[in-house]
Amino acid sequence: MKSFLKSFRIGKSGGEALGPLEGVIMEVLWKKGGLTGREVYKEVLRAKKVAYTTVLTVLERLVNKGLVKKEKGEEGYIFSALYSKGEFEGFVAREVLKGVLELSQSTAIVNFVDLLAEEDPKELERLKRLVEEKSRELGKKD
Amino acid sequence: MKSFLKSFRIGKSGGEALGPLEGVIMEVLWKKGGLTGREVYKEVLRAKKVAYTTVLTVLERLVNKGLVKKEKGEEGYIFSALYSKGEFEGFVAREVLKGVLELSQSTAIVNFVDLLAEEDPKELERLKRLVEEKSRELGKKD
DNA sequence: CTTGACATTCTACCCAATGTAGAATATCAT
DNA sequence: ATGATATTCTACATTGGGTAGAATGTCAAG
Repeated sequence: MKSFLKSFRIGKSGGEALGPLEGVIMEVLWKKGGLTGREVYKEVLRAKKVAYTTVLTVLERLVNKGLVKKEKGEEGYIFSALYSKGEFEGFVAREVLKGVLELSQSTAIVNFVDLLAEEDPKELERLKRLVEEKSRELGKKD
Repeated sequence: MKSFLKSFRIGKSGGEALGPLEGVIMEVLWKKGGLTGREVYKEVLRAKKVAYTTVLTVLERLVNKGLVKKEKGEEGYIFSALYSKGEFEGFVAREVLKGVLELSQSTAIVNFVDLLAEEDPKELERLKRLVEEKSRELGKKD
C-alpha cells in the first residue's frame, strides 16, 4: 500500500485519514466496487450534493494516492477500491499508532489503557489476552 | 488546553502534531522558558536558519493556539510554554489515540499490541501490568 | 457524416495550516 | 533626533483537499 497517509485529522467524531468527500467516495467503492464514474457520482449524490466533475476529480486523486484502481471496461473506466475497508483501517491504525508510540512510548501506553478503560472497559480483558498471547508467541523462554 | 490539534502529520520518523518550525520553537521554550523573541530566535538559529520575523510570526501563532504565553516584561514581551512537554505529549497522544480507537476499536487494539511487540517487546509486560491495575481499579467486583 | 449525449481530462478557483520574510510602526537609550 | 531594536502588519509560497466549469474525446442514432 502506498504512502497516501500524510495526515490524520482530528475531528469531533474520531480521526479521519481522508477528507469528507474522499471518505464518502471510498465508502461507495467499498460497498459496491467496480463502478463507472457516473455510478459513483449517483451514489455520492445520496449523501452529498456535488457536481459530477468534482467526483471525477476526487476519484482521480484517490487513484493517484494508490487507493483506487481505474481500469478500462466496456463502458469506459471502472473504479474500484484497491484495498478493503478493513485493510485500509488497519493500515491507517498502524501508521498512526506508530506515530504516537514514537512521539512518546510511555505516554502512548498509559493513555491507551486509560482511554480504553473509559470508553469500553470490557475491552480491557481482550487487550490483556492479546498481550498475553503475544508474549507467549514471542519469548517461549518465559 | 485548547483545541490546537487539528491534524497529526505522519512522517518518516513518527507523527507530529506541530509543523517543523513550530516544533523547534516549542522545544526551545520547553528547554528554557521565559525568553524574549530575540532570545528564542537565537536559539532557533542553532537548529535552522530563519529570519527573526519568521520566528516572531510563528510564536504569535503558537500564542493564538493557546500553546504559548506572552507577557509583558521589563525587556519587552516574554514567551513561555503554557504546558510542559509531557503535558503536551499526553494531550496529543490522548486525542490521536481517541481518534484511532473511534475509527475502529478492534483494529486499533490489535495493531497496538503488534506494534509494541515489534518495537519494544519488553514493554508488553508494562502494558499488561497497567491493564491489570486498571481492571482492578475499575471493577472491584472481579 | 453530423449532432448530441455522455465520458474524460484540464485548468482554475477556494480554503486552511504552515513557512517565510519584508514593510511599517513603535519604543527607547544615547 | 537618531539609530537600534521590538512588534505588528501584510503578503507571498506550498500542500491537501473541495469544488466545478471549459475543453476535448467518444460514440451511437439519425
